[in-house]
Amino acid sequence: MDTEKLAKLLYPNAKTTEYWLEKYPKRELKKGAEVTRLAPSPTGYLHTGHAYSALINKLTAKKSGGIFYLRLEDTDQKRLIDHAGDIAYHMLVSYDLTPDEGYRGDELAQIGDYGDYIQSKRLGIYQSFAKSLVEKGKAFPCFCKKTEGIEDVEERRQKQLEETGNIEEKDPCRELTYEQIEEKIKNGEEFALKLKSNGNLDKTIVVEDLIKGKREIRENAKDIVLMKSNGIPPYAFAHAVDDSLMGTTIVVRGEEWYPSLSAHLELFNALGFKPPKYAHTPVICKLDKNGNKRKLSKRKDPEADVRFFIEEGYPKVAVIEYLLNLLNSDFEIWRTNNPTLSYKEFPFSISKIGSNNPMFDFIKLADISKNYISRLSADEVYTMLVEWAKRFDIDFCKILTENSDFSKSVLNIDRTTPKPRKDIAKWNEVKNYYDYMFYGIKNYQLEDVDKSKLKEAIKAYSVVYNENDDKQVWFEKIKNLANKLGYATDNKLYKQNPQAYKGNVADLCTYIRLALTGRKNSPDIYEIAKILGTREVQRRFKNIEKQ
RNA sequence: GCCCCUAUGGUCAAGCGGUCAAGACGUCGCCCUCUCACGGCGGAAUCAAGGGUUCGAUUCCCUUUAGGGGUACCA
Repeated sequence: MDTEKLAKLLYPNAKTTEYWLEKYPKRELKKGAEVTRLAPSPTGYLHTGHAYSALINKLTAKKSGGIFYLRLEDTDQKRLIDHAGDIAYHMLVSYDLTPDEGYRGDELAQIGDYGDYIQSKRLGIYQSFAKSLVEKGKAFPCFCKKTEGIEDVEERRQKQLEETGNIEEKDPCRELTYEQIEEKIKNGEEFALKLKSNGNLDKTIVVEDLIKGKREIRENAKDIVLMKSNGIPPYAFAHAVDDSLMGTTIVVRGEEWYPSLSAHLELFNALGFKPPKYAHTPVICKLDKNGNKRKLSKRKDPEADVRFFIEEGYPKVAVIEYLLNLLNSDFEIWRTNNPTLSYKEFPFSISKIGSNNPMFDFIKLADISKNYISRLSADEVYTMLVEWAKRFDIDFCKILTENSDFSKSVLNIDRTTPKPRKDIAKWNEVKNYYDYMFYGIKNYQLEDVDKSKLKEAIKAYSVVYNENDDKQVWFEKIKNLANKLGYATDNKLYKQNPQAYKGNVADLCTYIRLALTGRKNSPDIYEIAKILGTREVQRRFKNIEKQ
């Protein structure tokens, strides 16, 4: 068959590939610089897995002095959602994973010389390369309808699968003559363009995956679709064309793509492009109700959407560090040794990524987050907290900002010590944790508390309390009071003979804490009392009488 | 069905032919302590099963099992 003639028939208006190759010359980058990309399909949110990939991409690009760009893969018309690309971009920004190039939340705001970075805007490019493949005899039109007649693709494939158990597929439309094709085109029939695979399932090729290492995989033998009948390419073709033209050097993608790697490689080959390096990453999973591991799912798992972490108030760095910990497990050792450095300084490496699908662990996340927050200053905590509250808890935000000095001093309790407390893992816990500072005491945790002892102790203590006492004096007074009321001031003595006392100083402190906070658990009560001020302290002491 | 990937404690995991099988989270105990926490110390807990190869297998090979993924004109 005259393939050039066929190409003209199929794509009469397509530009030459040379045109595009000239328009998008090879990137001039220093040696070793890697170009990476995140290429989500805009479905209205950013998957936690995307953040995970974005982190790999960004760190890899940064480390090598390269570029990380964002491309929108909006080739599935059925799944298009308005402004989904904006959301994806802004989520990346909010996690400090901002791309250097590409789509930036708005069609007009793209930067970079290799655009358009939205696939639906690149149809002309795909046509040119599709045409070139037809010219080279490496692609053919297929007129089969997915939904009708004996040529029903699915049906045929199903049958073939049952009969031969093989995925090899020499498409019948390969045999169409030029005349037949011309006829169908004249009749206005739509066609899909397919790859004329010359692969052999019995042969293998060796590939080197950056994570999986050297592997032998079977050749592709499927005549995969290059252009859908609506004129839009599916993933594989868009991937091959775009990543070649845009100069991607490393493609980071989920492991679910690994089985189609041989098809993609054949495509690059047919196109005459050198394929990029690949890194097929593990997929973040979780344990479902039946005890089975499964991929994080948008529908079932709120944590599949990175917005979840923002709403809950996990600091973005904590989330990133958790992900980083999943990626390179030596990160946490590095973190303990370098408590003050940014995670960006960590010697990240793709090759250190394990190949197991990790299970998402909220407890570990909380631990990382608590540690992170404990390292922050009160001002930093205040700023982040307010930023969160502004969006998710307006009332609390008002209280915080109207009393900013007070708020900061509350947040500063036990923070400047060498071993700061680790009570807070996410911002939505703060209000509840410090409610007695911001809202007064709603109810007292008085189970297992001897109320008469409590009242006696507080009554006596209210007399001696003086807010001007320094901490030494403050505690001396408590000890004196303990002696006076019959509480032990020596823990060892108390333990030896508990019956001899009403309790020990610890109990006395618990009473004071209860009076001040309503709780048995709180940060340093000396500080709390100071911040509250004498009037409020005395008021709270008085309030105990009523309990 | 067929193909691919994976398999170390409850979780994340080091390990890459000879280790008393790191470390972290969680858990338990003790200590410190004005409670809780923080911190310190210690304990329990892992090589999926069965075959090979080898002087020697957690490590290499095979089988089984389990889990994940793919098998779309979805990505």
